[in-house]
Amino acid sequence: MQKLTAQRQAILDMINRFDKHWDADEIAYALKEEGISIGIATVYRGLAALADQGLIESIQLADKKRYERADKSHHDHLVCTGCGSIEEFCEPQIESLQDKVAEERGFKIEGHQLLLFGLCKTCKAEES
Amino acid sequence: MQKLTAQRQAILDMINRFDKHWDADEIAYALKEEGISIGIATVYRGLAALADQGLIESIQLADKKRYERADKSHHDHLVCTGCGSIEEFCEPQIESLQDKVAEERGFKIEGHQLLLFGLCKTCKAEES
DNA sequence: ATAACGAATGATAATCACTATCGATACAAT
DNA sequence: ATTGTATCGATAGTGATTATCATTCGTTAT
Repeated sequence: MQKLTAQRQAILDMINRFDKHWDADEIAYALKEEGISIGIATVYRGLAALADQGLIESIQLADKKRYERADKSHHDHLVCTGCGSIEEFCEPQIESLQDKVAEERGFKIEGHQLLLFGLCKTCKAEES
Repeated sequence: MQKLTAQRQAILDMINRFDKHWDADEIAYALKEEGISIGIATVYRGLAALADQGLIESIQLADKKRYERADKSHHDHLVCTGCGSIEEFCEPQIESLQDKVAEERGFKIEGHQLLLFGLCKTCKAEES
């Protein structure tokens, strides 16, 4: 049984306080800035436990896992290959098409991940 | 300028011969089985070069990159969390919805990846 | 209270996929 | 033949994540 310890509470608070996509190092650094020092292994375990309990959400990028608040409706992500920023979008029609595809094949969906890669508005404008 | 060397040709042949999703180690092992021994770094570089030239395609899973034939129409993937098998599907409507979302936000799409995780037909049946 | 048990912590070693380095080699153009 | 560019292969390095393990925390049973 998973416990919501002081360390995990601190991680959760940090993620809930800012609307961004955190990796483990960023969490550890941000906590240290506030005088809360947590071992990096504990940060990894804490993030996994919190995601397990549905208190935060995760997206798996190619190089690392990032975590965000869970108190939002489901959404997918636009990842800018220029500046690394991550935007969110919600498109229920895509979800229902996914369900349709899965059903046609007898596949039981447990989860999905849709990433759109490209240039965000700002980076697109900066292109010559 | 990229060259299609003997090593890269061997990798390409192997991928074209079987309809599956290969990782670098699998390629190296399969080639060794046929008496063709290639350094693992060369396999990684070869796969990257071939994908770069559009001769093969890649999908990025959480843990590793996998490569497949490129002589098929565009498709996305169903990844079975039970047996690790990978199915493919094609849903043009999802693609056009993605384009719509991107356009609405001034985002210039360079690529995308849609993974559906869950249980394939076989693994679903095996569940009690 | 306190003993006992399960879970978490934190420092650090280990793992794993992948990339960088570098001397050697292949091949094409001069 | 010489020069140049790209590749090769062995191996060291990288970076994110996980495993190990002795210690500590919290809770429950005595």
